[in-house]
Amino acid sequence: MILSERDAEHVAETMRALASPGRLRILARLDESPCSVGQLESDLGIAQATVSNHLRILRHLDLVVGERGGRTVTYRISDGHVSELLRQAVHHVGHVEPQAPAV
Amino acid sequence: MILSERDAEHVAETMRALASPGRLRILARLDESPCSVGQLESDLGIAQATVSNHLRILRHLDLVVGERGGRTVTYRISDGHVSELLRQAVHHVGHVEPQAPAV
DNA sequence: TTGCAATATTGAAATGTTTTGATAAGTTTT
DNA sequence: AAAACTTATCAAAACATTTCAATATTGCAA
Repeated sequence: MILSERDAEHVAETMRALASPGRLRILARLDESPCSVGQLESDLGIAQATVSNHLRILRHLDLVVGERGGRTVTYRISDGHVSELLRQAVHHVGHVEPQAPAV
Repeated sequence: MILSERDAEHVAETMRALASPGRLRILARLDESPCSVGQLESDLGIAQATVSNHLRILRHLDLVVGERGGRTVTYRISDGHVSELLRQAVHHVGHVEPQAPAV
């Protein structure tokens, strides 16, 4: 597979979204179940503005989608493909306690 | 999947290696076939120091391995798992001309 | 050992990212 | 319409990355 400079930049842009601990944690949390910005804030202990900025980046790359319902906005992973990529990224590093540890 | 701050940092570190156009192009080139630093320099049109620095980062994350033979060092992708990850990253972005276009 | 070739490291400028307080904007309730 | 709540945007400080010229190191050859 040959990768032009232009294509490489495109791929790198998406990979950059996975290159931040905060965003990875947001994606992992959303992969469990969709939730609001406030929920992410309290679940992950990240400041609201930070969560919102991360979500903007993820949104622009179509990694998550948000839907407003009343005052809150519920975010979710945009499709199974993203879950796959996340799962493989985590799995690649390994030693990350994939499931429950053996009793 | 719950991701601790510590684990997330670990995964992000590896993803950061894929978040650079230069490194992606190096990985894609090496995925075709192993080659020397100089070969990468001329194939990709990236300065020697830059290639070498990228390789150091990839090496430290065990994404590539280099073996010295005489004056040159031949680098290659460390294992199939890395190829997988690369392939999926590129594929995720799509529209990147996965194979030969239909005649 | 002198010289030449290939790779690694260093240092520094340019650029990009992350984080959060402050504040704006959109929604519901009263 | 005002107050209360939730999310988005802005601005700026702190920090990290990228790139490459210059230089050091390593290996081979003469």
